[in-house]
Amino acid sequence: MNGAPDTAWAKSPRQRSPESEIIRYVSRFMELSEAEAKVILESIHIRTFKKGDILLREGQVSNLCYFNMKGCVRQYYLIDGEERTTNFYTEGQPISPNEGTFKKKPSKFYLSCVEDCILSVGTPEDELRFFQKHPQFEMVCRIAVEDELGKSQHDFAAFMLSSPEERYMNLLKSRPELIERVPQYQLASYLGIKPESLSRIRKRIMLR
Amino acid sequence: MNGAPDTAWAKSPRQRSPESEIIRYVSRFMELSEAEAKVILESIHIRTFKKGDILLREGQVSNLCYFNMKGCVRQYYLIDGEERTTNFYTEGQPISPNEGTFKKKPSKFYLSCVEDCILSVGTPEDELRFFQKHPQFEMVCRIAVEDELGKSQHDFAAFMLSSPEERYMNLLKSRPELIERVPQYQLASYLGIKPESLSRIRKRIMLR
DNA sequence: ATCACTTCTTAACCAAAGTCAATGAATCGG
DNA sequence: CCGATTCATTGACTTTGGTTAAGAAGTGAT
Repeated sequence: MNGAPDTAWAKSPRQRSPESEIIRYVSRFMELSEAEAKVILESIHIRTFKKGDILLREGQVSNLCYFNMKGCVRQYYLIDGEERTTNFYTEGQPISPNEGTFKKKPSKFYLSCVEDCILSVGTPEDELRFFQKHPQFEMVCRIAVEDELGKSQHDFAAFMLSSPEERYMNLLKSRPELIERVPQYQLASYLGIKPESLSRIRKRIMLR
Repeated sequence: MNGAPDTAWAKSPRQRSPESEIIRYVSRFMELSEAEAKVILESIHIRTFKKGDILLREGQVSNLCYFNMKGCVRQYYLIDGEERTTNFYTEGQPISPNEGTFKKKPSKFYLSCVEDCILSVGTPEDELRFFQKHPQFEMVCRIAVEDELGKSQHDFAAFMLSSPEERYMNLLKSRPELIERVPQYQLASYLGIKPESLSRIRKRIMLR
């Protein structure tokens, strides 16, 4: 990891600097001046986590917001003693521990680190202070959330509309690195099937 | 429909006045004064649609935003000539024709009215003007979108984590009126199954 | 190097949804 | 009121994933 800020946008996610991820993200929604980039990086709180660390447990009430700068965070539900994975958050993805209720409710799911992670962590107070000081970001944030909402709806539709085998093929296309980074039994549950079935699907595909 | 504004919050969705839906919605996120409620109702554009009207077609680029004040709108994809339903929007639900890309792209899905509808329709320009004139709503809107995002993620997880039969039971609990309002072959596709399978599931349930 | 543990694969059997086809039931237009 | 069309149900058969159980391959610790 070199010391100079990394602006080499062409690099793969694993090679980019953690800081550049958040700047890249905001830049998708607005022209960002050097000064503004600096403001953002000075405002965020960065924390590191170890593989296996749990960010959020079932039943816990949290109003934190995360942004993944490096590593991989898994979201899962514990149902009849079985972990059912519903999402993987990798570099450049925001993570919200809130499941839709405006009033904070106890979480129904877990968030845990699949790898060592570097995350930016924000409280509602951080957020409020930041928007009051830099009101131009309030709209950007709204638009970013709208974008996340659209993505979530897209992913939902893609899941509904495809078979487990198609879902595996789609994942292979859209996030090939994920398949390397994550154990297969977690992938299986993310695809909505059992590990045995994923094995069979992989075999079926190989034979063609 | 009586002339006076309807504030009877205990009424069922089908009985409430269309206007009250949007006020109810905003009130979930902030204390709303009489004056503010008036401002909102004066700012929105209301349009009526007939059963079968199509709000959005595949391939069409739209940047409109809808809010359902009365009726039922169905979202579906056309795959191999088959309509695959991914959502039903009823009274009190916002509808965004944008599938996650910040830059507007041609839609992959359709939006069509299952019933006669009364919708509020907003353009980005409407929105911008409204927020400039009434900046206190910018944050409310962001929070509302965050809430929608959470809901979408919740629904996604609920779908992933349950079998078709469980999904039908959940729907029966969470939106029983929908089952009356919508033809079964559309419900089936919304549950991710074929109409024949929904028939069998209903039969299975009856026999217990 | 060995043992324990986790992960992945394979196989046999079961349950549930898909497919195809036929028949009722309900709805709509004339 | 009738015929046409659409929608819902049922049955026979296929396909796919779940279940259970076993073993192989990889990983880590002592």
